Amino acid sequence: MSEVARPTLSDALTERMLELIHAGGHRPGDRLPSTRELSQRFAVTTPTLREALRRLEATGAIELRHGSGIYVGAAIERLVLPNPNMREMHGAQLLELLDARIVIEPPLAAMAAERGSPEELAALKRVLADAGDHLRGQDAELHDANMTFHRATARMAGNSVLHEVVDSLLTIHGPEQRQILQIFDDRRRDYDEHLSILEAIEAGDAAVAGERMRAHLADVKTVIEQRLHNPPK
Amino acid sequence: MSEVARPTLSDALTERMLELIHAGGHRPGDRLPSTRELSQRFAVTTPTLREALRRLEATGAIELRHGSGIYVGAAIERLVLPNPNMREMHGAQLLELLDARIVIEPPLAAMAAERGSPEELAALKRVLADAGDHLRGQDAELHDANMTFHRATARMAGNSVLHEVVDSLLTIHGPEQRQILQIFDDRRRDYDEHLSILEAIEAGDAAVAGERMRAHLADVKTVIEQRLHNPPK
DNA sequence: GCCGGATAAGTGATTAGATCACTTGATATG
DNA sequence: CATATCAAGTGATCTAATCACTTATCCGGC
Repeated sequence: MSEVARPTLSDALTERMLELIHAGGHRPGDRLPSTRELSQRFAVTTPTLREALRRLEATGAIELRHGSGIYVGAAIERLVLPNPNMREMHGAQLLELLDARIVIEPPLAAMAAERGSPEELAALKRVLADAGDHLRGQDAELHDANMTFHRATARMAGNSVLHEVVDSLLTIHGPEQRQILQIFDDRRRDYDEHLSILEAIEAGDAAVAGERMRAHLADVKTVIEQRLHNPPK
Repeated sequence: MSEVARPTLSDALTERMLELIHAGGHRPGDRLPSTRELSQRFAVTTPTLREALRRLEATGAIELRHGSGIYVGAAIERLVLPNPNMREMHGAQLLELLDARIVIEPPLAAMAAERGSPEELAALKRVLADAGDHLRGQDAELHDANMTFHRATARMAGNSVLHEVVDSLLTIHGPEQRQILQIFDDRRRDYDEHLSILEAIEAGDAAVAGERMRAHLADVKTVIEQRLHNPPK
């Protein structure tokens, strides 16, 4: 039941394409081989190759220009292979991501405390209550619930641009951080810290809400840093 | 030269799929019609349809399960249509964008002052010198040069995630804000303020650099606010 | 009656080669 | 010298069939 779906040919192709880009030392803007050559090199047909290309395009790894060629995209820098050896790189990028969140989310928590409507506050409470129900449940569900708290806080701040930014950070980088966070992170502590943030927001204390959010993310970062250098088990 | 690439069939398909999901009131986990039915309904062939599906899969909008079906993904909640009518950015949205930049960019300027390398500093100076050359040139060129200063500062901060965020804010929302900023903004003052930010970064004074960036963006916002309520001309 | 393995229908995954549409740089033209 | 034309290269799409996987059903054995 918990079997992971067998990787499909297109899955493997996507990885091999990333390998090709990285191993080839290609930088954003570089032009890659044509679809015809790629399909020959990987011994697949054009439509199959194109499925992999479209996925890479959707993540910003490459860019397809009709009549011109396939070019390396700007996002290639942070796309890594789900290769076990790459875990260190994952870790480093995860720390960068956390730094980014430490810059953005605390002000959002403060804004939420100032401007949040009663409805949004109620929604935030519901999210946290839901997370509480999963405290001893499946890891994945609790992790999702915890992430939802951050999204809800961002929404509550009332700036759609920043909300979108946070949302994309949690989503696009989600799969990568998930596997690390799920292993290392202390979800019980997360829950408690989320609760204290909620209290500050409910009290309308912007300064405290912002500081607690900052401390919370700093906590997560510290744990990850320590565990990366000193793996458990 | 500034022509936007004509939307490809697959582009349109991706949007029509999103429309289908939204209009159908589908929720995450719902099952969608089969590939055969979808390709018939949209009057495209299987490979073409699958390219669109792979893109949606990459963004988390849908999930493809071999032998089972196509299911709505959790990310569908935040995916909206790039409605052409929405392209027009209103003043209010521009102000929201500026608020977002006020949250993100000052810390980046501070980080740049702390961690920036001599090479990056030199690059920043070059950007500003280039902007100086255009001070009495074409509006568009000067505006671009000024925007480049913000990008370069973000890069100098050394966090690729945040750099990308700023880059996308300036790019994605670029065309819309451009027409407003070009009309209202005082580019000479922009240049001077950029110069003072550069000085703080060069001096390695993080606090001052951050504060000057904040003040700079606040200035821009104030001007826009006033002009929006009291249009010139 | 109930449980577990064969089974068949439904569905996604992939194949093959050809043709259309677009970009770009070379060439020809004024 | 500049502009217009063109051809080669490249991505986009089509066509129709076959393979691989999932799921629910059904049937036989217990």
